[in-house]
Amino acid sequence: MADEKSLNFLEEIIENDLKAGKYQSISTRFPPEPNGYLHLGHAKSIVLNFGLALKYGGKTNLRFDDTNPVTEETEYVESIKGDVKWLGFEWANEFYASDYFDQLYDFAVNLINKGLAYVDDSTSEEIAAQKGTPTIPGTNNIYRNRSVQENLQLFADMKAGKYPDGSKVLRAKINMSHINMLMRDPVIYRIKHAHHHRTGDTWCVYPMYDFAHGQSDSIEKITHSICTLEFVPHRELYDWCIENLEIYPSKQYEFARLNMTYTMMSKRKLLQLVNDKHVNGWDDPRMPTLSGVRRRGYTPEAIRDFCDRIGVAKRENLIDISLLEFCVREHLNKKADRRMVVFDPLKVVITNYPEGKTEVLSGENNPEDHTSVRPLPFGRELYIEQDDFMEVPPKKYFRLSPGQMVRLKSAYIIKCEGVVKDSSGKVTELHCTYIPESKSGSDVSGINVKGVIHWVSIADALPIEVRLYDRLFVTEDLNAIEDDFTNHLNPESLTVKTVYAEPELKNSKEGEHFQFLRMGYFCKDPDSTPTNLVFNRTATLRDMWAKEMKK
RNA sequence: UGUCCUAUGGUGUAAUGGUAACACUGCAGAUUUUGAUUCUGCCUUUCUAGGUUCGAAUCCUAGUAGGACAACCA
Repeated sequence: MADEKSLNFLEEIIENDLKAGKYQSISTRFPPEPNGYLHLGHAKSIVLNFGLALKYGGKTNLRFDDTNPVTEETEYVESIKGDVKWLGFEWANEFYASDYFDQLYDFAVNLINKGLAYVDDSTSEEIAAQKGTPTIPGTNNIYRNRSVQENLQLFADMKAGKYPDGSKVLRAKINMSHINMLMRDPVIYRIKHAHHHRTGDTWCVYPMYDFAHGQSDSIEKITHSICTLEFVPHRELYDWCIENLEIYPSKQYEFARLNMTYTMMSKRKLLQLVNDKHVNGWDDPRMPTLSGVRRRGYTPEAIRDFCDRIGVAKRENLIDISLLEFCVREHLNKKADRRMVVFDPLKVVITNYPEGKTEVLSGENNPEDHTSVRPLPFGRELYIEQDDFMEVPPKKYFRLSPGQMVRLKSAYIIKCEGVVKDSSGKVTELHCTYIPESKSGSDVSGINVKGVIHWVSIADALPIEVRLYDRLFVTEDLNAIEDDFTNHLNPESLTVKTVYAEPELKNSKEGEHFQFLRMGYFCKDPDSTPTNLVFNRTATLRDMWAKEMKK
């Protein structure tokens, strides 16, 4: 009980706030914009926001930041809700920034009345030019001096739809020579005659992020508004709005976003991969989207564990994707049932096994649980993996070779007695003998063999489709590249094969996880039909022998 | 030639002025009816220079490096 885990900087802030009596309880929010699918970077934010509230007895809202009707769609709303639930979290309230459009509009009017906002007729180019640069102050324009009365009328007319898109904006009146560019009279409302996924055609003026996010936090009485580092410069404006509107003072805190090796984490670029058909949709198992990794076979437990392990801090990071793989293997090792599937078949005939005889052996579903078993049909003709036989074996090879013995997993020890080749010299068939006393579970043969291989009975083999995934990109750090990121796609990120499975796999369910013995973790894909079962490779197993062979 | 953020093994994250540690990766070994799992061991660390202090990864100053900031995006 006393294992005191050290606190991350946000937990420290919260504990101090709580200790100081600043809050009775905390509230956080997860604020996605419904313009794309959630990815692992969002998972970090979700686990953080919901995790903090859970840990300190607070609540977390799901709030869609839907202030830009042009890019936002209901399809995304639904996928986001599904992903958050799948990850295992429940939000206290489902809110939308668009729920607050009336209040936000009133806030803007309030600012105008205080002389803190004005309508600007400049084009976006003019506004950009007047803004100056980080080292050169901006300049005031003539619109800045409009009267409160005029601004009120103009803003009302904007709302009433009297002006076309882009012709006018509402700006906060702060300071055009402010050292922080975001404080140089930021645009807070713009005209968009666009259909909104929730408010329809009610509005033609929409608030900007900086005039919506903090106010939404405030309306919901969010105590700790946690976002990523690129919003650090926005904090000053966030606080300015709250102060001048005299509303509940939510506080913004920033952490470093997740970057992962060989992984693209930009929503915009993921959208491009989908649109340009580099992948088969948002839920392609090669995608770092939550729908993608779910289909790939990653479990919510593994992803939450991953998010816990990567920690939270303010420095840029590049997480090794092998940590994610470690997390998923660790969970699936405990959870997944074992099955035997031969990928590259080599026929084996057991010459001393009576023709026509069959028997049903028993295989453990998981080595950590001896009580759960499955039936395993055995016969005279089997498939084994081509890699599990070598006519001329290297040192330390302890699989099958002429005259050598191996154990067929959950079955018998066999000995290779003969090799059949075709005209080109390729090995097409092995003749082996089996040792009847070596039956798994009741072995009285006294023989010890080092090698254990998987197999399937040819008569019972079930052809299935496997989709073998490799990393989508060949470049480790995609943030560091200068050229088009699609140049870095891995052309071999997907390999499809038909392989031979033990018949028990017929009884599998969609989304069910398995370990195909010695081959990796797999998950049944929704593309499966009764006659064509499809399995996605979630992750390979660690393979010391493959490493040995590379040397 | 500005402001802000950041700097600890290969990668992450701790150490909250008092012996630099944990995980992943990598390497080596033990066990194993999965060359899996499990177990053991090893490699490798405080950006630089000053200062404060009995004592600095930690505080201060300067430098260096990386990142962010000039969307009617979020």
